[in-house]
Amino acid sequence: MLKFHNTLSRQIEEFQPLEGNNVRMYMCGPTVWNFAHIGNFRTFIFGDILRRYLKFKGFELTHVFNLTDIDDRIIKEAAARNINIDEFTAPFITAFWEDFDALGNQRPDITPQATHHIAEMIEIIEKLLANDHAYESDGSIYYRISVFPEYGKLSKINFSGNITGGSERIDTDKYEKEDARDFALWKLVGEDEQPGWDASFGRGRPGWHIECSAMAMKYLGETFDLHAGGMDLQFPHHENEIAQSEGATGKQFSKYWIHSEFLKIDDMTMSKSKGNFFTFRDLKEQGFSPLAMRYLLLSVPYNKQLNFTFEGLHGAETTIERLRNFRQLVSEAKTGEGSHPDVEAVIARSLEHFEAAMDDDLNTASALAAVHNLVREINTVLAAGGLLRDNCHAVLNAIVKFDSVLGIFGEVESDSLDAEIEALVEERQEARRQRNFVRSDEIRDQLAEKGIVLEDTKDGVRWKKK
RNA sequence: GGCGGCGUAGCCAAGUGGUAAGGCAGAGGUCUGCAAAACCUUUAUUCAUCGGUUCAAUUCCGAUCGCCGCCUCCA
Repeated sequence: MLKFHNTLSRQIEEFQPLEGNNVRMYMCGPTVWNFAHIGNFRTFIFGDILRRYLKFKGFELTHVFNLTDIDDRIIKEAAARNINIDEFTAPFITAFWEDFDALGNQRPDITPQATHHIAEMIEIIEKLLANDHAYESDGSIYYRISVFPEYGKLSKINFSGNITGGSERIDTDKYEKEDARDFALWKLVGEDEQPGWDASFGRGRPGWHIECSAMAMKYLGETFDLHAGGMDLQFPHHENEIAQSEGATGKQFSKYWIHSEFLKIDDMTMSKSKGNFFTFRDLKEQGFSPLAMRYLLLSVPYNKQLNFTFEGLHGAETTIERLRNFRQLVSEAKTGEGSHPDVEAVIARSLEHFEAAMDDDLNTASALAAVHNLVREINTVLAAGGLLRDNCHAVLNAIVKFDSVLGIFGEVESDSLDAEIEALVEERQEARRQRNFVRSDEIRDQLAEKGIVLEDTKDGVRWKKK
């Protein structure tokens, strides 16, 4: 039974789709104003795990993942370069998907961009204006929080307790708002100013929050199952999405909300303002493999802060190597016919442990323990030469199952398993041959003194006594 | 000030009211024969501190200390 922590209720809840076996899920993607850093990717990998596990559980999934390709930073950077925002964001969008793919993520089903959905946003704003949930002030349109009493139900935020009491936001805002909490749906833009779009309520550009409401409802309907994103989006972004969407439709927006925790570096939040961030590209240039990064980022459950260290990344590198070797050893094993019930039991136990861990609010740390336990126990059987043919197949099938959720063994498709494994074995053997050459001349010299000569062959090293 | 989270071996980290998963690093070992590589074994009488509840607490309650986050653009 699959259970998630639902931010709305702050409780672990059994997951039950709204409609039969179909799951509709929305996740907030990146703002494409720069290369995404690994903190961003922690969240996106979490989204990928969520996606894969829902499929693992047999749900039919529609997964929407947006790209925010318009916001103040983008406009500013584009203006500074004297290009339009599409020209500015295009290379970052390309780069984002390259990184996303390299980290072993499956592409979501629909990946809308904000600037392609302006009409849908305008439509929602018109509805909000019509039913009094929004108002115009100095040409911009604001959301009227006072008519949405449920405001705050997601983040449980208490406005009276704010440090500033909101006064800072009023003072720094050049527009007149009825209430300090009210937020912009549509920002006034001058006639010849770019980017801007014409709407019945005036020329302007969308506020940040309206984008996600528009794209989510367009592709998933007014009510859908699951909305995911990073912790930091809980307030105000997600709170505002709820206000806009439910204010416009009068229906519940998303049934479940899931938020992933931050990645820290040296116990500090990784952020661009602190300058302590690494992009995927930074780490790749340092020689770390994407798979190791993926492993590290998913090895801590999504709802716990993860402290990034290079020691951890090196460890992850070693670990995924061990997993790869394991698969190779199993697929190469010279086996007798048949199946050993004890081994069957080991595999069954591991699969059971894995699924129970993932069912329990996607506890990837515990799920990985299930994988490692299988590896260790089967390795022991292998070392004793006792792995029978049917057991080999069962182990390989278990790996495919694990990997359909985790994606850390590398790409394997179950229907083309044999070919994949064959290719992989070939590749691994080649790598092993390369490594088996004795590199140290010093050792060769020492051995030569003892009358031993080493000879490199295509299978590794042979030795001869003179 | 309001709200929330965390503190488990050198490091990362799971977990439960009945006495501690897993990974990395370290140590030992196996593979005829140096080094690699691979594999195996091993590593916390103890879960920040102090009280309380209980037959029994790392797990529940309270206090203390330390760390982090949100409340402002941020995955």
